[in-house]
Amino acid sequence: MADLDSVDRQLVDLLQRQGQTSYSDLAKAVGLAVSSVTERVRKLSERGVLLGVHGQAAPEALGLDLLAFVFVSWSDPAVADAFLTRIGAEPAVQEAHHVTGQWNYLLKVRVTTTRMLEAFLTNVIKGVPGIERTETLIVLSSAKETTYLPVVAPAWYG
Amino acid sequence: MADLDSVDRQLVDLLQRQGQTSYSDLAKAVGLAVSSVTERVRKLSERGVLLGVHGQAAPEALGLDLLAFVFVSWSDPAVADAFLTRIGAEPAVQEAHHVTGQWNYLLKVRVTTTRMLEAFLTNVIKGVPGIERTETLIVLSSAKETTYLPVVAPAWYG
DNA sequence: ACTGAAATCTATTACGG
DNA sequence: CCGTAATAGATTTCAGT
Repeated sequence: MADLDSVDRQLVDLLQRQGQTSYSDLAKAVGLAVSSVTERVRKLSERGVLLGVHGQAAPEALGLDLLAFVFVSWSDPAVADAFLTRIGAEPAVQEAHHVTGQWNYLLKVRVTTTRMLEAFLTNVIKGVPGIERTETLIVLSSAKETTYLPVVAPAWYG
Repeated sequence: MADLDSVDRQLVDLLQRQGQTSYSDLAKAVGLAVSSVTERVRKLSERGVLLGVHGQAAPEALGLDLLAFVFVSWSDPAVADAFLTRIGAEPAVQEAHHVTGQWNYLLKVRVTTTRMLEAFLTNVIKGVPGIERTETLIVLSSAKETTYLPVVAPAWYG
């Protein structure tokens, strides 16, 4: 964990919210000169605190109306490599997490329709030899979906 | 679903990967004039295809070393409102999805430690009257984690 | 580390074609 | 959709504090 002072945290906060905020706006917000802010942001990137800036697109605008979480399991440990290579190359898979519990992996998957979800499960997941079980949860609605990371501790955690 | 031609899709693709790509670079990439690209990007924002641009921060750099998925259930339908208001205000909760299956909601939660996760479950989740059950899956590692949305159909989906 | 100012580059707007 | 031009604003660099 990098140690970040309060100015650094403010910058990370602001840039997470508005990735294209100008250096002059950042400077005003944190009360430093533009050149100081430039160097801090550069160092935050260098240190790996800031990883990049990304445009956010609307899934529905791209026809991606179906979000699903897919649990996947196998028993042969050799399956892991092939599985990760396969899903790593698959843009429909946004996330793949190794999780505790009865399943090996949890995937976050975006597709257009249930028909495409079926094709994903058949052609991609079951296309990996050794995959034994899957369980799919369909997302009916997303009340919250953000990539923002808190930069300060919450009130409920002393 | 907005209908996007191939240039629009290219722009959405590029901006998702590199949110601060200059208009002149975008213009080179898609083979149009800068002024054309400017207007296309403006329209994509207007139409709600592009929703914004966000800096991406490294969770570990902010001390957020623990990622968890928390399933939550209640039986009284009146609980939903209070629950969503509470977790909407909570930066530790990155996502909240209404899902099919035996649970009402699936949360994606980022905290620093197991102690903080315990505080979250005790003070935030169980602090909402009517919440009956929770189940927490700890993420051991994330093989993939992206917000990129595919702009073209995959090979396995004809 | 932060400052301020100069030089360079980029975004934006508007126009005629 | 193109190309240009003009303005304003942003980025980068650097000598100085």
